[in-house]
Amino acid sequence: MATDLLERVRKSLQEFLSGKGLRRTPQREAIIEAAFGTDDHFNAEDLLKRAQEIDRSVSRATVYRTLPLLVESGLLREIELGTGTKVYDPNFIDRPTHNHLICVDCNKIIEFEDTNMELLENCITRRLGFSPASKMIKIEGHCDELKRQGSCEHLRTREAQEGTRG
Amino acid sequence: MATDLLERVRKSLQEFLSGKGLRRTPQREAIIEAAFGTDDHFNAEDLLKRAQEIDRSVSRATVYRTLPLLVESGLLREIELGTGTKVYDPNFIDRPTHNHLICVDCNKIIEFEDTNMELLENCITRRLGFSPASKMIKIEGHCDELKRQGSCEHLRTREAQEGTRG
DNA sequence: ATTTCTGCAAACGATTTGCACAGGG
DNA sequence: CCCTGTGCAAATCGTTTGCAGAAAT
Repeated sequence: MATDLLERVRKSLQEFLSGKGLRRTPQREAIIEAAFGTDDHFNAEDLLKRAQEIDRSVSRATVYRTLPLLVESGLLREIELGTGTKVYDPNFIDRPTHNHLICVDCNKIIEFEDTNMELLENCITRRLGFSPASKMIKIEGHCDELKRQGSCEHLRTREAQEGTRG
Repeated sequence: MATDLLERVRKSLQEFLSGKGLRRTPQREAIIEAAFGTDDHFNAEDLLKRAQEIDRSVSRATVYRTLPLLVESGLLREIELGTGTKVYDPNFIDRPTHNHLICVDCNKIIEFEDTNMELLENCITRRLGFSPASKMIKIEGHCDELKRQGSCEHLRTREAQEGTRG
């Protein structure tokens, strides 16, 4: 499934690039492969690391220069999670209207869609004299899993990773 | 009305400060006066400028050190508008659950509340196994005023200000 | 008197940019 | 061949911090 997605992304990006007179390069290839290879959110540094695992020659500057292209092309979305760094979400290709529910305690992120909310937003927007363009909802809460059990899978995974990273 | 608000803020902040063993200083006074003197959103630099108009001695460092206190005390809220800098909203004291509707074209910001949306959010959150904590909704759209008339009041005000600032 | 606060300027971390060379079309 | 893309390192921008003196309580 991820491979299939990657194919669609490649095609779509290729159209975007050639439409703008821009070029396909191995570095950009590596970067999109890294960006759409998983459905995790990531920041520039994460992406650099992943892209370099695919192609050693990818530099930080190229990552920073490629990210805006991916956003402009509509393949990637910049989401505001309130962490210090810009975070990118590769999942808007499949679910263009999804929202984020975040656990304040373990930082688990759940993506969800809701038709009622879509509808309500549209109504509100029009009622206030606007034509809807895009919307973003971020809900913070406490996940039951953690509250009930004192720990949760996400938290453990996170802690394990922190240990690895140093 | 703004004066009344300012009084409430002072009192509330005073309680917060003394509760933490922190002190009331002229600089902090100037900063809260600047922060709650209007209902505009602002960033650190805006606030510095406004605070210095009240008390020349206010420094950038003090502004940056005071902002987190105001946020922690619940008087001020950091909102994510996707501009490069952190933006603060002084209007959550009066309307603790309000949301933002932003015009993509003129950057006008409309604050709104909606009980249905509140309710819906709560339902969704619980359904997904979370206890609600806080939420933030940002809707982007095109304002009719600008679309219909080719210009709008907000845009003109903005342009006038840009000219002033340099 | 004892802390907390302050301004200053240096440090910081994420992101951007100028440059000279590399390499796609 | 022309023009865009690249890596590198320096620059930038918002924000944070160490320090020595100032000032609340």
